[in-house]
This record gives sequence, C-alpha cells and structure tokens, in this order.
Amino acid sequence: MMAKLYGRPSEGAELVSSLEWMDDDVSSPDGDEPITAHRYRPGGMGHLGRELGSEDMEEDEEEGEEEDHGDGNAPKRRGPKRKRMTKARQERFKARRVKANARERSRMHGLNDALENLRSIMPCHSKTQKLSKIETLRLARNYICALSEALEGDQSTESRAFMETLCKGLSQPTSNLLAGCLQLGPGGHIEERPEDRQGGRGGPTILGGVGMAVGPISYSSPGLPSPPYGTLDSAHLLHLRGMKGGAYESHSPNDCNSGVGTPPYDGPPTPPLSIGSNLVLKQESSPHYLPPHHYPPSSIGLTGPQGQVLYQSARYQVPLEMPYDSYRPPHMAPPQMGTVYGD
DNA sequence: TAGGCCATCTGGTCCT
DNA sequence: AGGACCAGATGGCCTA
Repeated sequence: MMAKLYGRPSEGAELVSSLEWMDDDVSSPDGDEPITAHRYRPGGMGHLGRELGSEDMEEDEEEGEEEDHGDGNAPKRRGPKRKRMTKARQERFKARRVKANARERSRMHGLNDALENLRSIMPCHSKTQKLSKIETLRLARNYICALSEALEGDQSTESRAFMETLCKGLSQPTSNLLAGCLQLGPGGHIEERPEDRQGGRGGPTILGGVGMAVGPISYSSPGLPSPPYGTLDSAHLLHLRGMKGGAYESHSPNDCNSGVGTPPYDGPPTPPLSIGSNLVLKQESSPHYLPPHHYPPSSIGLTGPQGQVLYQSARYQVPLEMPYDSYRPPHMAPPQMGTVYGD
C-alpha cells in the first residue's frame, strides 16, 4: 500500500496492520491486563498502535463494554467510554503517523549527518572501516581529553599516554584501527584493500587490554596480527605543536572527568584538517602547520610480551630503542599544498 | 547461528 | 494541536 520512502525495507510498512490492530479491543487481546508500550503485535514490527488519551486512538467499542473474558476478577476499565475508530479517524491517524514517521526519519538523518561530521574530524578514519556511532562518540571524548592533557603539558601528542587516552574504552577493532592509522602515517594511503573488511568487528587483536579501565596497551594475541588499515590525521595532533603562544594558549586545563572549567574557546586559527583515506594535506600555509609525524611502534603498543616488535610498518622499520625524532623518514617534510598521499 | 550495529516505527512526554 | 525529543522494540545486514 505505502510506497517506500527510503531504502530500508520496513520503511512505511506496518502502518495498516497497526491500524487493524487498533481495531481490536484496546484492553488487550486476551484480557484486561494493562497495556503498555511493550506489548507487541505478534510477528509484526512496532507496537500496539495506541495513543492513550488520544481521540484518534480511542478504540472501537461497538460491542459496548468490554467482554468479561471469562475472568470475573479482572477490573473493569475505567474512564470515558471509547469512541469507535471510524474510517475517517483511521485516515487521520494514518496521515499523522506518516508525517511523524517522516519527521523522525529526518531527525535521525540529521543526527547521523552530525555524527558523520564528527567522524570526519576524528584523528583517524577509514573509508572501509567506519567507526560505529558509539565508537565515534567514545573516540571524540577521548580525543578531547587527550588534547586537553596535551595542552596542559602533561603529555606529548606523540607519547604512549596520549595513545592510551585515545584508546580508553574503545573496542578492540577501533583500537586496532587507531594503531594502524598511527603506524601507517602520511604514506599510509589505503584504498579498498580486501583486508579492510576484516578489520571490523572482532578483528585480530593488536592492542589488547584497552578497556574501560586505563590499562596498559599490550599485545595480547600470539600470532602476527594483520595490519589494521585506516588513516591518521596526524596533522590534527600536530596543530598542537604550533599552538603554544597561539590561539590555544589561553585554553586552560580541562578536567576530562569533571568536564567543567573550560573557558570559552575561540576555535583554532584554521579549521581542523579533515583528511580521509586520501590524506590530502592542504594547510601547509597555516601558521600552525607542522609536518605529520610518525609514531614509533613502541608508542602504540605493537610489541609482544617481551617487548619484541610484532608489527611494524613495512615502510619504516626502525629499532625500537631509537627515539622517535631520530628516525623520522626524510620524506616526511611538509607536503605541498594539496598533496595527495598514496599511490 | 549469535551478536553487533543500524534504520525505522511507535507511543509517551514535554514544549511552543 | 502539533512538533521535537526520547526510549523501546523490530527486522535486516554483516561478521566471526
């Protein structure tokens, strides 16, 4: 009867059957037990179509008072006698419901758009392994905390602590994605690799023990993990380096736990870079621009129980003992405006 | 097959 | 009265 408004199979469906259900005795199909929103139509989608107190939803009582249902103890329903659900009222209700559904869809799409915007400014995102909603929110929260701590000077954006803050409470796959992003760095342009599909739910463990508690990032899987893929917008982090004395300087420490005491924030001098899998770095001219850096494997926990390197970027195999700055590949110089990394 | 994630429908509540 | 927001519920899709 109803044309599908969007792609989802169930969209616009079931309304008619809901109305049909509404034509049944409202008290309950099998008795006078109170109807709550949790009573369902068997096999159908959605709830018993009923709006308490709504004229349109007042039920068909053409048989008069509800039957006894054979249970003499059942209390009689109180309140005004319900009017019959006429055809016209059904139509009105239907139209109203359709409108409400459309509004709700649109509202949820707006919410999803906002979430997508949030994803796009996360330090790490992959074309093929999209962060789930909950993971996006968690990562965003962690990102804010990590950046706040970095601004306080407690930790460097290249530190292990920064990574740990970033990974707090994230799922294993998301942590893996982060690790992969950090590992691949600016040259890590990944385009639709088949392994991408495996990095999703329950993928191989790289960062073990990263739970709600702040645990050490440690490798917990015996075999070599397959590399997670994605990209890290490390320029995000590097903005920080140039911010001392800049617009962020006045940003006082922010307690991630209390969430209070954050002064008004004027925003960065340049909009946050949003670099997807194509890694387009286009803000070299920004006064706060700093070239992307690369995390040493040891800083993101890609080591075995004995500290051995279990996973390293194929491009940059470096000894773990080397300080980070000493092995930054020479080609990590600031890219040209509009540079597209990758193949 | 179980579990996670998602889009959608739905009824209730609050607000304008 | 109508819209926004919310939470509960369903079924579909996907992956391990």
